[in-house]
Amino acid sequence: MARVTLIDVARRAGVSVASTSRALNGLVASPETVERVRAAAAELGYTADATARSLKLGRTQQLAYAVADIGNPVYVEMMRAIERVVAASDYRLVISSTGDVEATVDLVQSLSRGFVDGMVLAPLRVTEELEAAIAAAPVPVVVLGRMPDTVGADTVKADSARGMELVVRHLVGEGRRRLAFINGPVDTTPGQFRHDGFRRAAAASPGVTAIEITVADFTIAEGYRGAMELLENSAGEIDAVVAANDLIGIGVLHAADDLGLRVPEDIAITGVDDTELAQVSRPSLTSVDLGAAERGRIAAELLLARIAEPERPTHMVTVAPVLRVRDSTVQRASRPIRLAARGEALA
Amino acid sequence: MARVTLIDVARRAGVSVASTSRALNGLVASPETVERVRAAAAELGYTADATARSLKLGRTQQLAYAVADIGNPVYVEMMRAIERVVAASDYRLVISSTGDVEATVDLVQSLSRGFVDGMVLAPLRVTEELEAAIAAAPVPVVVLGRMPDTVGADTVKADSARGMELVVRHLVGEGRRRLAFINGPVDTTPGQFRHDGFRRAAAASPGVTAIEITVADFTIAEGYRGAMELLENSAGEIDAVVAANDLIGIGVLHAADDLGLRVPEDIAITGVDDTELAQVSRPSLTSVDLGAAERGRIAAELLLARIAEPERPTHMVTVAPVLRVRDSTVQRASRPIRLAARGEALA
DNA sequence: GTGAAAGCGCTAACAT
DNA sequence: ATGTTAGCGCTTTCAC
Repeated sequence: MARVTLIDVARRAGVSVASTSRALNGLVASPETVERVRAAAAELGYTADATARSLKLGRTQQLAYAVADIGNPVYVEMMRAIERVVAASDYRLVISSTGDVEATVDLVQSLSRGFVDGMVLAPLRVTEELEAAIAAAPVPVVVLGRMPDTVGADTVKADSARGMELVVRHLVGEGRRRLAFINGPVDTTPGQFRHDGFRRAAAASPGVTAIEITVADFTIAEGYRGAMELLENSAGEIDAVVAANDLIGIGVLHAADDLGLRVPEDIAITGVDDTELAQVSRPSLTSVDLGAAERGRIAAELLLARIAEPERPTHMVTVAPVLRVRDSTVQRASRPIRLAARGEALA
Repeated sequence: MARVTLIDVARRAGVSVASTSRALNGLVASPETVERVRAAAAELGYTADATARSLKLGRTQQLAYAVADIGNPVYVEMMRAIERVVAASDYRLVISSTGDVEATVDLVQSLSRGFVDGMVLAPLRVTEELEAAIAAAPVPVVVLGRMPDTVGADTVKADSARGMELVVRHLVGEGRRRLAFINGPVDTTPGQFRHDGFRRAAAASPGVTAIEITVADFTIAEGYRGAMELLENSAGEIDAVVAANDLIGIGVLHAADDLGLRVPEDIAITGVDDTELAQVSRPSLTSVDLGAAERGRIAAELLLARIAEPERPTHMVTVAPVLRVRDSTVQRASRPIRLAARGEALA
């Protein structure tokens, strides 16, 4: 664990530190020098000190992806998309789990300077402090979500309104008329926009009644809890549950099962985000793909572009949603065959 | 985005940089100086450059949690536990998604030096290169998993052997005799140890037959794929499926459902890791808790302890597993009542 | 209590 | 092609 510096390598190789640096970085140097420096570095087990290098260069060659809740698969999906873009550049990506808004503000303020050269930020809640911090950030921040123009950050948005509209229209097209919306906290960006989108879409559909309940979190457990409450009180009164995201949707699916409600016969259920969970759940969950991977990819590209050209005009991209219809809203033709098991023959 | 340095603040406050630094860091300084410096810093929107600070101090005040697949909920759970410990210290935590072994080796080699002051590493695969990199790392690395003594790293292990034994004994106790094990890649640490543990436990159980298949990944999709193959070919011949982790287990659950097999009547299913998914799936999944949160917590504490005292003896902690019995292996007394839906009365 | 100055490890002029 | 040297922004002796 003894620190071995460039000076040590230079001494060992019998050349100056400048030549050593050049040799190591592939700049002008005679093959012989390169060889000797390489050997010396290897023998000594030399690794360049990133701190010193960054200080000198004025950049860290690192990017951050800051996300409130990495436990939500949709953010993991975004992360993978970002990672793919970043891997193709010569930056490294670090992930930062921010938790609440205060922590996010903290992060934007402090991490930015000298920690990373740029950041893709997916905030759950946006406060004025956060906006101010982003506006004042010494390195570019690309925001996944809404941000006032005054902040001057590149943004990539999902079209939640259109997404909710797709969901509601699909349900109405399937003959559903009494909808219930289970939303996460409305003081979050997704909560707010999905709420607005649902309200508008429902209001625009003649003959449709809509109720909305809010749960504490965008999680399976909260979705389950909310659905149990909702369905126990008004099972006969609603014929579709629109969940604000897939996690809540999975919770609703389980609640329906526990209450003996058939999906989609008795009740249709939809999610948002089109995560893997929606594809693999039983029944599979109809969900609207808000383009998480696409948004992640674009955000990463915008970040790289801004770093390359700091004065370029601000971009604001919106990704269109796509509805993925699955078994939780539409009865499929065939159910799979039953297999013989434990020796008994089954129908 | 103009860079404002300590010198700017000093000039503005009308004191030396030394005094400015001291005032900002709460060292000796007259109240008056502190006041003026604070004001100047605020006016200028000064944030200390972490790079320069780190170079001078020789530490970054940052820790890394490097994990192969943050998409697996069990690693998220670990992350949260680590985060809790780190938050209580005055270090910051960054997460690094490593992907394959090569990337992990890269990370250990390069990130360590001047990027973070220490690292909790949860590698999926361990190669000699990785061991060498860890042994040579200039900052402490705590490994979640196995590591030869020669590497000299603190390690925190799960007791997979005992875990698999708990699972097998439970199944045997429930009258199951024909077990199938669906494992992930055996060249991974968890794959290898869960394989060994299962084999041993099955062999130690008289009258029990066991088969094993391997799927490409510890994922729901792969678990589903493997289970379909397995169950279609030998549904009548096995009465329990032991999945190498919860994700695979969930996949098996879905496959059983698609094949019309009743769980647990026709077939019992178990997982490993006791993630939230196991608790919320329908039926809920019996799973063995390998103590992920506990291991994360301990790893973080070991790291902090080693940073504080670099020469302390190497620690090697093993966390005991706990079996969580749920509906996928044991028929529960009551099924919930069916509710009236869509106006029809249901049984 | 305060300021001048050294120096963390590295890269990039600049001179040779 | 190579060496000398300044300096990135900060903290910390050291002298006052």
